[in-house]
Amino acid sequence: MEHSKKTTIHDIAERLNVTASTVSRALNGNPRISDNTRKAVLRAARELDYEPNQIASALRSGRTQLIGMLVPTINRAFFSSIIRGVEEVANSLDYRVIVSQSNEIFENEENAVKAFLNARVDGIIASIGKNTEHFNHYKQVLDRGLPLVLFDRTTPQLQTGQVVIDDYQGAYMATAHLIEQGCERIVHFTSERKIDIYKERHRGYVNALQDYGIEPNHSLVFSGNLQLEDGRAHAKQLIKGKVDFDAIFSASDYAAMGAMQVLKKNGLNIPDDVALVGFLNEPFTSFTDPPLTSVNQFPIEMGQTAANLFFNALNSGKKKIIPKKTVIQPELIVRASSLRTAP
Amino acid sequence: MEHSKKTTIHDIAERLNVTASTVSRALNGNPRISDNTRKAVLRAARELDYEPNQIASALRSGRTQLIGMLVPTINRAFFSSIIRGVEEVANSLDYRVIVSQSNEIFENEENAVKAFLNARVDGIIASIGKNTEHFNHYKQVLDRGLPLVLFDRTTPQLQTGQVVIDDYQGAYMATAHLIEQGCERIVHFTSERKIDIYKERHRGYVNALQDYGIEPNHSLVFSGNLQLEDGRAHAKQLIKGKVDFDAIFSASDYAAMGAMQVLKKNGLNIPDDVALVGFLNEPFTSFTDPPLTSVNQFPIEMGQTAANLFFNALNSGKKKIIPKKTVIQPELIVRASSLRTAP
DNA sequence: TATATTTGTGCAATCGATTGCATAAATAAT
DNA sequence: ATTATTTATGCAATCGATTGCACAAATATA
Repeated sequence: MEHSKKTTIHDIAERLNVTASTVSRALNGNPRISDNTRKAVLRAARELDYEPNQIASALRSGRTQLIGMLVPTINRAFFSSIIRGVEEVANSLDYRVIVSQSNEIFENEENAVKAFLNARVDGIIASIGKNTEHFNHYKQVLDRGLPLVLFDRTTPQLQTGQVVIDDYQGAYMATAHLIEQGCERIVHFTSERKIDIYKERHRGYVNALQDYGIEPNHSLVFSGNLQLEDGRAHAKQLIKGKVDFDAIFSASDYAAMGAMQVLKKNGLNIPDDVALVGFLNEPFTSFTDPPLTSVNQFPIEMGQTAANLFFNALNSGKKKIIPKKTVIQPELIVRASSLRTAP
Repeated sequence: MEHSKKTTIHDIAERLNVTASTVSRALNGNPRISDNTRKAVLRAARELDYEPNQIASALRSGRTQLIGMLVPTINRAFFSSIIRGVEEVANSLDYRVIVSQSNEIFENEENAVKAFLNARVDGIIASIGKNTEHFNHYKQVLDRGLPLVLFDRTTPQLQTGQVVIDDYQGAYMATAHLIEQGCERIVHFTSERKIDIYKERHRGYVNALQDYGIEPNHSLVFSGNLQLEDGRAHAKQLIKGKVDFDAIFSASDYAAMGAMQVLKKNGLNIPDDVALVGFLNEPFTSFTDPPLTSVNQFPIEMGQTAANLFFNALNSGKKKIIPKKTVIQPELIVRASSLRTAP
């Protein structure tokens, strides 16, 4: 069975003996159209099962109602939650989200941005790859006058909207919490990556120690990739080296988890022998034994915020607005891994 | 600083003293174009920084290079991994993926499909919402001759490509594994939902028992929503009711996790007192204590398979092909929660 | 050499909606 | 009763690429 051709504004126009212009205007709520015509158009549209062709509209108007969204990895809880947040806001405003991932590979990132531009998206929301050091592809976006919002992984090299969390504050809260639980020799797991976030977390850790009158000890800071295996390795080193420590603040939940495994295996009690705090509030943190204290970054809210920034920029039109940087305050979620029963 | 207007095929045509048709054909690799012209066009395109306008192309050709992808929840590991799989295949073929979520709400599902059609996607890959009982929105997709591929949550009411995992087989393997570990009184957590998957898992559980000569016991089957709290509730009931059982096969990792928490709190050893197997291989399963045995559904591969089915359908053009149903074989990932040290 | 075929381009319509400008009709102002 | 202003609609170009058909030139065939 052949499916009948789609109805266009011309079909509606013909039926009502008006022109396509009138139909277009009526459908778009142009005030120059009389009430009668508008009603007639709307009725005819319904009767003929009219569905606007957004492609045609996009070609003429230059607006596709599409947002290009670029993340390093789609299937990581943090990023998929951000996508979710963006999608919610975008959909409510009748925008769609095209999702691509870079897998932390610079070339993929460039290609994705180029593909977005070819698809004529109305703008881009992106998180920069770990290894990205050049930003020409993003500059092209800005040069075309398209809104660009960066989240989580950003760079001062681009004058554009940004959404980040206060890594410093999150780390500070985590460290302060450990100190208040009575810990004094607090190990920190960090990374040497060029991204600011780890530097900030380290800074928060150091400052909290100082504010509480504890001298930061360089030998308690371990640098690695912050994966599960790194955490395990650090923990083994701590034990083998008979290091005197009573807590770990890890810049990543995975590394914290690795440490937890090794510490438990070595008969250490968590939190009483070693209190543990991670970062990112990965979904698994509530299922470990004991559940892992962590820092919530509110990824869904982050996505919503990024989308709102995006639409602000979009609606501000050509007039250059000062790019806004929104800093989200993280929350320390205290679970059993750091909650000592008695001081 | 104003940004210069984008170059079009007309600009290239003008510079080379040919027509836009020729340029278009040269760029699209049409064999009717001479080698010289083609090279000249490609060089000019590069020099002028030409980027094709996919919108214009889409309007004329009817192909947008867009896939609409609908999932119940973007930020769940299973679904985000499937999105990832689809994205990988699609991107390699120069297609983009628009992602929407239904949040299991029928109206959202309808709207998302309608939005996809308005955006003139070339086809749709979707997972049906839990509460969906009518499929007219999907039938419209098929009526327009667009490829539609359903994954995980499907329905026999639609004659179209489908990708599912063999839930029966997964459940059978899980149950058989428990029996081989010496378990004889195996509890099953299931759901009354209308979706087939839980029925299939239950069937696999029953058949495995029978094949090993164990009489299925109705009183060992618990039905609920399969969330963490449900698992906890079931476990409490088991203990309070002094039910005699030595294993649990849960149709969901979350419920298994809930049970694990309660059982451990009651001093039961896992796996020696109670062996545990979940389903879905959620990321957290390797971080529980003990790590939770589960059934891997290969979500990334599932996404890739769905995308491949999609492109097969797309390339088959108008000629109706028999809709293909692909069944992915799951894998039992044995972890400590079900691995008894000695028989 | 005359005819048939192939090769390479051009012409012009088309996809469907939007929009600046023009204009007729209706209403208001003088 | 005139002129000025609104109101409602039409006209036609446009967005940028694609594509069926036509056709001249080049090459092959008889």
